[in-house]
Amino acid sequence: MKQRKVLTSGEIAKYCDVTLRTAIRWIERGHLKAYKLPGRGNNRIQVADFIDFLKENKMPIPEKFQEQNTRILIVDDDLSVAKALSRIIRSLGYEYKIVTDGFQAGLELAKFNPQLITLDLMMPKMNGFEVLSYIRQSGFTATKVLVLSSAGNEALEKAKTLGADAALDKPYDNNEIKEVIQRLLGDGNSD
Amino acid sequence: MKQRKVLTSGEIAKYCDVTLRTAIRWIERGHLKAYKLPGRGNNRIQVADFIDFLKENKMPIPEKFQEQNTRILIVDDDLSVAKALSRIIRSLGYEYKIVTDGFQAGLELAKFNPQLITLDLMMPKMNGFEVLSYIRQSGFTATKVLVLSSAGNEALEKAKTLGADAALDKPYDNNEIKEVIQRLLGDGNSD
DNA sequence: GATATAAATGTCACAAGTGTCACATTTTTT
DNA sequence: AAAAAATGTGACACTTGTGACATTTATATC
Repeated sequence: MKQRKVLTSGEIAKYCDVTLRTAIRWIERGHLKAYKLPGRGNNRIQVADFIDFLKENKMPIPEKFQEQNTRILIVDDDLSVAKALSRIIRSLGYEYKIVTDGFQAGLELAKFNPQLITLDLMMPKMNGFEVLSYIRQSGFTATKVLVLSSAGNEALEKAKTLGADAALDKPYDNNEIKEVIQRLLGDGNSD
Repeated sequence: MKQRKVLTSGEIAKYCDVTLRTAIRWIERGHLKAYKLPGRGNNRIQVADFIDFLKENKMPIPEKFQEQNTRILIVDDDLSVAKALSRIIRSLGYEYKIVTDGFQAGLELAKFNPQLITLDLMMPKMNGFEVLSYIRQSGFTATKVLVLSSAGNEALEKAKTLGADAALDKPYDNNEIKEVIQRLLGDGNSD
């Protein structure tokens, strides 16, 4: 399938179930960003701009433009713990990636662009709290963070104040973590 | 990547997400400057003319043709060392960013997308060798890596085998490092 | 709750730009 | 030198931009 990066005013009209005339008016009035072809000035809209427009107006986003699978990044220096968690995540049908150190975590946060990160607080070579703050400082505000730790309630509370969306004690209950993951990802959709 | 100076009408069509036929019509009508090959008159467009055309019509400019500052990422857990290095880099006119741990390094490698990374091998919470391998494994093949370390020649050699483009002893000579940086960045341009 | 007013959207027709197709020819690659 | 890929061209179908006007929707006012 040919995935184009640019849409015409007519396509916008169809996606929004509106007349061509109306789509053009949106562009004229600056609601929808577009540029004109040199010929007669036919409009072209970049997909990213279209999605911004849809979000701005809380309009439904057509499936074609829905972001891909839900992706979860598992950050844990203990590979066996990470793999156990990955089995749960796979059973929920989400895509995932495991990283075991800070560098990979940062790299994959940007490259893999997950909707959710599970973060172990107690790692020898990486400070979970710092990672948490960086994530929030770096503009990944939409990325949900689920903190997992055996460091006690105080640490979990601190994590929440630093921006964690949820925090669970280790060892965790499988059903409980499933619930939390689905809740966090669900919240992301309904905004 | 091969950076050509001249484009064909078909390439214009792809970049603008338009039919070949349309791109040719733009040329015919004088919107887009081009010249013809002697054969049957196949069109060739100079990149500069294409960019003028895009700007003229306020069309988005493909990333490939964006002029971006040269960016350097400084990875060193010792902020004072990093700042000293940043002064040198600034004097050379490059843009830079300083990170002091692995997580930030990974994040900025992907987000800042630097042409060059200066990497300290000896960091308490981060293994420079591992970072080096990850960079190469992660497909950042075009990113030059300059290793800085006081760990001795053996470590520097090891770094080179792991993919470092250059390695310098600490403390380094200011003029020497300037030379190396410019050499590494120069190589990248001349395809 | 009903009415008045303004703003947005739909409809229609026409002119002009763009897409599609087939084919000959040129460029590029092997 | 031969094969593969890309290009230019013409004819024709389809889409788009525009203006004018009818209709619907939202907001304010009584």
